[in-house]
Amino acid sequence: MKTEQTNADDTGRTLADSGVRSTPQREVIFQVLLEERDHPTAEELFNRVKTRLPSISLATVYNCLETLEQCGLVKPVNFERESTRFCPNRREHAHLMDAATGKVRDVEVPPDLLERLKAAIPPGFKLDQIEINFRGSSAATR
Amino acid sequence: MKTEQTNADDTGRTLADSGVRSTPQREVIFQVLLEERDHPTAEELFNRVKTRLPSISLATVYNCLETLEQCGLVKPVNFERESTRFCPNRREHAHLMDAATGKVRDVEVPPDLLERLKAAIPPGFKLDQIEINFRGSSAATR
DNA sequence: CCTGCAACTTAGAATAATTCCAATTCTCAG
DNA sequence: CTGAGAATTGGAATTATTCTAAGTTGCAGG
Repeated sequence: MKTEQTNADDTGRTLADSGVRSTPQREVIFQVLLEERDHPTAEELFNRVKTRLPSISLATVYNCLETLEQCGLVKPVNFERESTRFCPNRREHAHLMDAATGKVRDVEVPPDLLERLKAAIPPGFKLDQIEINFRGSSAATR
Repeated sequence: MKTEQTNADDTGRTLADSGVRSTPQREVIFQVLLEERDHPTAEELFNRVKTRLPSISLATVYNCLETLEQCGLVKPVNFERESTRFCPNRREHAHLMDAATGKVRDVEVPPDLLERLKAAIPPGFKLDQIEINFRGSSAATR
């Protein structure tokens, strides 16, 4: 049972299937994103990737992320106006930011709930995307 | 049946109750927000408010919006990294951006759905806030 | 194998939204 | 009235992201 891509070896194929080149930069960025599932920002990703590709530039990180987004491999996550974070989890899910730590984690949402929610949009609209963001505080160290 | 504040005359009281002064700038901004429920950005609001308070500055608009936010009179609405929009609807609700026009509208969500959704956050977290954003295309002029 | 061209990467400049700052101006409690 | 704290203002500063122009890369076709 493997509904989600977690293997970087597949990345090349996925990129090719989307009609874009599979470059070292793109592969490493995606790899790094898969390795630490903590929803890093472009800047954080940049720092992590630099250890493997010392000459990479921040602009490339942004470029590659956009490409990966277009291929459907990566999803941007926005909380308020903070830097965009990036998530390689392709399943439809919500996000929770821990107000205390600022860390973001995935939250699974029951499919039937998602369906009902989608049904809430006014008639005459075709849903393109849904985004669900929670903010919460980890209820005490007690 | 009036569960929602739509009357600017109440603003002064609400502000005072929150321990902040009721200034012309704050009142006009809130008033303008109530008049046109199209989720304007700070800049748009600035332009509208200028017709009534010609000497107002953009910084004041930001300041006042923050104050109104703290009083719970206004909620910020963010889609991706676009400019923050502002919403005077205090009921818990979702937002829908029409991909074609860029316009944002409110979407009511059945309370039981909201409850179930809130129940999805992991144990040990106290929910502070939930944000639900749809993006959709008005399905054709046909 | 070579070549050429389009795709990709890069560094740094540019942009856009928002916040900061320091100097007035207001307001109201005493 | 008056003075102190609160609010407003204009402009500078900040920050995340995008743009630009120049250099590299890699692959399709010869």
